[in-house]
Amino acid sequence: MNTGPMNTRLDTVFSALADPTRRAILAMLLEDDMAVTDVAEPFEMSLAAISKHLGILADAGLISREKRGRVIWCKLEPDAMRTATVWMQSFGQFEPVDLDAFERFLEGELQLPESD
Amino acid sequence: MNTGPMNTRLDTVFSALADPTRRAILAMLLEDDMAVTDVAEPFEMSLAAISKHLGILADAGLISREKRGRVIWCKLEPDAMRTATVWMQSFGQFEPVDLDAFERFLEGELQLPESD
DNA sequence: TGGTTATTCAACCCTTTGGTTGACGATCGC
DNA sequence: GCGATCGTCAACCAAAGGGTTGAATAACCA
Repeated sequence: MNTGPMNTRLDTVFSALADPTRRAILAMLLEDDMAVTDVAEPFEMSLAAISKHLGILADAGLISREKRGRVIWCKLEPDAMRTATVWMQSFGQFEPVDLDAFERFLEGELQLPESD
Repeated sequence: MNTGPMNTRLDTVFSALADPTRRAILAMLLEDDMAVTDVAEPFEMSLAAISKHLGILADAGLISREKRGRVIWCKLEPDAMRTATVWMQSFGQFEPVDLDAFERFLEGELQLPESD
């Protein structure tokens, strides 16, 4: 089997996206850059666990981390999703996005932890 | 944490896509519907393993299977990717797709097993 | 200097995943 | 009916994944 570097990239991106905690983190970072501690705050799990999740997201290229002083700032890197999105788009001509449905979707199902 | 039905769906779709064997299967089915045995043929793994992969793809809604006689035909169901694609598209304004780059990508990195 | 805050590391645990093999049920051709 | 073929099921295994806790590192503050 051919598994080139791009396959590796798709592996890491898709498996990073497969976890709901990590998707919630990405949704939070969509709003603004955040420190690790602040990312962790709404979740009912240890800081170490969140740190691991951030490592996985960073390995996938979905976020970057920059240390300023004590604080590590996490930043969304939307380009990494592009490869995966393009790959997926080969599987069908998607109708133009229904923005109303998407808004309902974001508000109903993908809301951030604190909005429960 | 809120993990609604859509989150579950994203879980299953993204984790189905995270495996290179399953992505290769999807690429094969992009060409045409296929019997399970024919799907398995190019891979260096058991039929049972491929059968499991097909089950995972079917659970994610990415393919459907229809039994006709002895043979089970597998069919791509591109709609299931739509939810995931829409979710991903919230993470950036993607530039219009570069079709040349995409073609190189498909030919170089995501080729089917037998094209090696 | 010493204490607090921010983050990671290391070791561990349990569950899930991706593979194997061998047996089994269904269906075809003869 | 009989033997070959199609596909799944069940049991098993090693590796990876997601979580924990406690110690370590680094930077700020006083």
